[in-house]
Amino acid sequence: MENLSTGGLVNDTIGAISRHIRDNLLMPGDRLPSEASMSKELNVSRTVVREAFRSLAAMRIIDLATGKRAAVAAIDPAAMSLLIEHGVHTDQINVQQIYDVRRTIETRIVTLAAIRRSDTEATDLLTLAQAMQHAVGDPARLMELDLSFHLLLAQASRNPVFTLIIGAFQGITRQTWPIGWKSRPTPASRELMLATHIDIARAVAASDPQQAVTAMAQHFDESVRALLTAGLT
Amino acid sequence: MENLSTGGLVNDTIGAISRHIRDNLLMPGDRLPSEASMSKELNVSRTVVREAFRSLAAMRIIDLATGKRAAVAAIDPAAMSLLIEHGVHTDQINVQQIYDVRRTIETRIVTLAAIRRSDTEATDLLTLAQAMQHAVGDPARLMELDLSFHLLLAQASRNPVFTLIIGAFQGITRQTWPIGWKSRPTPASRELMLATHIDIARAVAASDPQQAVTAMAQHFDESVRALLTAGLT
DNA sequence: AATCATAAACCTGTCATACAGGTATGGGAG
DNA sequence: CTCCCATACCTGTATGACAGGTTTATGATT
Repeated sequence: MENLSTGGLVNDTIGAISRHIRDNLLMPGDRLPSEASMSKELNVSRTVVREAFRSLAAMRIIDLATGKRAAVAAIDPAAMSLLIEHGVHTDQINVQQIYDVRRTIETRIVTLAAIRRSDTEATDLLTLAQAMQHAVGDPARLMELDLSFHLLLAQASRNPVFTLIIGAFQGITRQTWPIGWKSRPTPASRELMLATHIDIARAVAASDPQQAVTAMAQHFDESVRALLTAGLT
Repeated sequence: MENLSTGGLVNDTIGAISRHIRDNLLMPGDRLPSEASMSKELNVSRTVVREAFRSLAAMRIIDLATGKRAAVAAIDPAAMSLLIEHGVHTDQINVQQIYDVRRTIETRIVTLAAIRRSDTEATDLLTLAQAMQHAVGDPARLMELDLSFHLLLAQASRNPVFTLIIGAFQGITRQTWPIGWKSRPTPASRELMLATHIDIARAVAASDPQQAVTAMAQHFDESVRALLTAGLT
């Protein structure tokens, strides 16, 4: 009787769980019924409920943990990050296209950040940019600082969708960043890269959106040039 | 001590499958080993392999079908769409924030589309914009035409990441579009909304990026005004 | 009465097995 | 050489079992 949906009990169950979250206005952290009770309520086997839970967990819509009941999850770019990586590895997306999107988005982000950033964010951005200068001999650490810098900038924009998208690009960036770094072999070229981060942080700290946009544009001009030098398609 | 991975056989198996796709350079449409053979090769039960497959299918990294073997999937916004819907329903994202992201992205999209669109795309966009005028009495159809218009525009940008993101917003847009439509009760306000689409299509057809950006800006000014009128937070 | 340890109840993770039904493949009939 | 069908293969779902991890209730101790 209840077999009116698309195809497959698992998909129906995914829908039932999603509806349960919406209808009960569950918020992140709230817990869901156990597998057994869902199984009984929906008249499907625990196998089906488990596969439905796993599917939602893969999209980071719920969190699973052994022994505990499933919980509604906070927004998390991990799922989208895997999607992007898959697109790149299967030649459906190339790195230049990602940089075009990043440039578009981060130009907006930096404008909003310059307007909305908290004082803490302003100083943290500067601290990160300075830490990058000290980490010039440790590429792995430098990369993580770079990623943190851009993520913090996104958070300062006060728009979680920007944060989500920037976070989604970090997985593939971890795989391509070293290539860009190698194509900046001279101290001068590396200094330039580090200086642009300082400029961005200063402009945001000064609440100067226009200067921030200019600095961000220079950052992307420099980055894309480095990637092209490396022949990264 | 031998549990050096993240946690759980399923996650390990997801990793193994992803690696298999990458290492063998599988492209969309290529098929994966059967559940049974994977189960044997990785020394885990079929249950675990199935849950791993389901997880990847939830992210639209692979396609599943009964009887057939799993296949590598083409990029698809469905997973990201559910993620966004979840964020909105759990009050982690609001509709205005999505509109800010859309405006940022679609401004860039329309610039690229004006430069890169094929002739077919140019005429299809115009056809869609005109069909919208004829569908003014049928909101459901009008909405679908609107969504198709923006998706086609994204495709014309020749950057699949833009297409992915725009596609990801369509799920939640289907739920909020009627609210915006109701806040345009007068024929004049509705005409304005339809006219902006014509303007965008014409500018893209004319390969005039600046005019296209202007028209898109008007479109978003008008849309956001409509949403604010409706009190959509 | 409040606290804390501990046992019981509950829950998830994984495995093995079984069977229904969809898909593909090879071999025989024409 | 083509077409059809039996058969082997594969996925979808159900059931039962057991090993751990977590929560709750119990009961002893302070």
